[in-house]
Amino acid sequence: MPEIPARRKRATVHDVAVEAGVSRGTVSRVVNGERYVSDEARKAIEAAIVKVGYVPNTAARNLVMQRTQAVAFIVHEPGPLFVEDPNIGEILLGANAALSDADYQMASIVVDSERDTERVARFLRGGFVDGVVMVSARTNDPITRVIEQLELPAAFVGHPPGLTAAWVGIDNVGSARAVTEQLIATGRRRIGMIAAALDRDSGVDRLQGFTDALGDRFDADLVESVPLYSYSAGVDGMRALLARHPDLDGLFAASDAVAAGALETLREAGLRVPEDVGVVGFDDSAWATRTHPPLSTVRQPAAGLGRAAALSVLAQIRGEKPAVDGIMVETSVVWRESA
Amino acid sequence: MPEIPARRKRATVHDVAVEAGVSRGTVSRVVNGERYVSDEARKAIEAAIVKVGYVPNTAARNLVMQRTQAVAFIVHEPGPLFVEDPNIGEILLGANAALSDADYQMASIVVDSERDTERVARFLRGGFVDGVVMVSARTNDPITRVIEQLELPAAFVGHPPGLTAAWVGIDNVGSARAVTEQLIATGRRRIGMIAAALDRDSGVDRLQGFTDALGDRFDADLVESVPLYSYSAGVDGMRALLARHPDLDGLFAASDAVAAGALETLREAGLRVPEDVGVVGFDDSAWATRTHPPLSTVRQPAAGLGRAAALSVLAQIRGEKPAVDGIMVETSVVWRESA
DNA sequence: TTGTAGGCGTTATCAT
DNA sequence: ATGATAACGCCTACAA
Repeated sequence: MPEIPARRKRATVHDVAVEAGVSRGTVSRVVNGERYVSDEARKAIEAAIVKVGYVPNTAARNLVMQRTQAVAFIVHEPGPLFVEDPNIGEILLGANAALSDADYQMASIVVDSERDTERVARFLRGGFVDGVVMVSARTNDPITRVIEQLELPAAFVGHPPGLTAAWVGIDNVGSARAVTEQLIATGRRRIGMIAAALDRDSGVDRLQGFTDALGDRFDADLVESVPLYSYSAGVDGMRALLARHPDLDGLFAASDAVAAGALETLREAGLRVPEDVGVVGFDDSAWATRTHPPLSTVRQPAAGLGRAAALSVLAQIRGEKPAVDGIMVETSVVWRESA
Repeated sequence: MPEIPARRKRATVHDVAVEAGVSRGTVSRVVNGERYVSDEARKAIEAAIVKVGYVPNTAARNLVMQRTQAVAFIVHEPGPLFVEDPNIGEILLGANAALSDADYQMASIVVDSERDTERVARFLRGGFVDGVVMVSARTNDPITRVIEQLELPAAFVGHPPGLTAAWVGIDNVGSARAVTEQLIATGRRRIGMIAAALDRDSGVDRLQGFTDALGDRFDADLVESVPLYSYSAGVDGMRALLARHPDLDGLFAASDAVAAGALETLREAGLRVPEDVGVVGFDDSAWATRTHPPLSTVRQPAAGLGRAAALSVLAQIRGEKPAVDGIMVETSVVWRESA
């Protein structure tokens, strides 16, 4: 362990009190803007604060107040996906805005390794934050367990299976059904799906919606499953699907990134979109308007999700009971040229 | 102000000591893995810890230790850009990995409003973290000032003009020159540039490199300046440039996102790439391989930047003097089909 | 090897 | 309106 040098000593309430010729208690009152302080004292203290360069110490304050005025935003995703998925960024910004309005600081933490997991769990236990917004939780994750065990105010984005906790999400089943139905309505006969992330509720639900929409006509062989909601997974998935069913004329991709990859494969295969095959995606992410042709897809209000999650956490911090049924944020289908 | 309910009381060192029948000092030693503890005591204490559910309180520990074992990763970007720019994500992951290895927790903070700025400054002053990695700093930003004033260990990604602090970056001038020279070598005669973010060192330097490469042949009218490194800025910039110079046959876009936008405009204008106009970008971001045709560009090792910045902060925390000259991370030109 | 006790910087409860 | 003084939970000499 290398030596860690002492930081320059910082002024404390005590120093200010001495400088201003008052007691620490009075200084504390001024710092926290309380009433019952004479103008005289206030002026002297304010001058002293500037003179000695006083700034409150958060650790000390947190210790005595038993709260930090901070909320963690934890995202548990493999690195590459984190970078690629624009939804996460939007959710983060939405949450940040809501917390900021409430004068809470948001600290986002990305969990990228086993090691991270343990350390984050420690931090949470240590009272690093007053609450947490969790994105893409694993059910049996130490972090999730710590949250449960501590009864730490928390909201999950996406439904963590087998966990009773507050969560916000979209109706993946209904949305997937809706967009598939619209695809069917364009007259397609052999519609396939590239399902993704079946280890997550969202992945499973989107597949369910697809199945529902097709009803009797559902054919499991027209579904190809890929591990991630990524571009390259879309490329691979489409290849596999096309190999089995060259006569495919419709496709529901589990996300826009997947759809973009699929589009690339279709182009390579010499198939035209939407003439030969109609394609729909999911998310209405940045991908949707940049593919050729632009994607018909499900608009997912990512910022709204972040916001809703943050508000739920704040409510819990205030002592309100969380709505464990989950909060559903509305989606809509946007129709462009890919189908 | 609504009432904030008290959290359930948590076990302390004292509780453990009582349970185990030893003193608080001994408990503390066990918790911190020190030597000179009898096996007997250790066993009793470990059992007691489990029994009473003890977890150390970070605030208390931070207070007495005068350090937090945490480093902030601060990104100061307008929201939309933050979402769109894959480099930021990569830098973040690189920094996170390095900090994680050193057993430091990284807390990333996005500054998205005036309000955020003030609050973050407060947090930093309060000793929320031991150091900070700063991405895309503003020179006259309260946050930057706090860092200077506190002499907080910090590393900036990108060179903050007029600030003497540790920083890591790439040689924007040289890289831009290199890629422009390669473009010239393909035989283009009228090469334009969409310059972006000229309020930042990176933007200015890339323009400088372009100017250097062209030498006598440089023509300021062939440069169009746009505010941000974004797709839509690329669309607009290309339109303006094309309006002035329909006979353009080469383009250096200040970033891949800008290049992608430019490509779109060129397509609309019925111009072929690379036949009619050769295009090069900068960053080798996710854009580069997804455009049609894929972009020739400058590879910027974003994760390496994050890593280098984090290591610099850690070194400073250990008391080492920062290298204020800046650390340059190597770039390379990758040649694809757009030029 | 272990216990004792002082202090980290605030806030909060009392008197005054 | 203000000043003592006791927490808050932990670490760490120092003493034993």
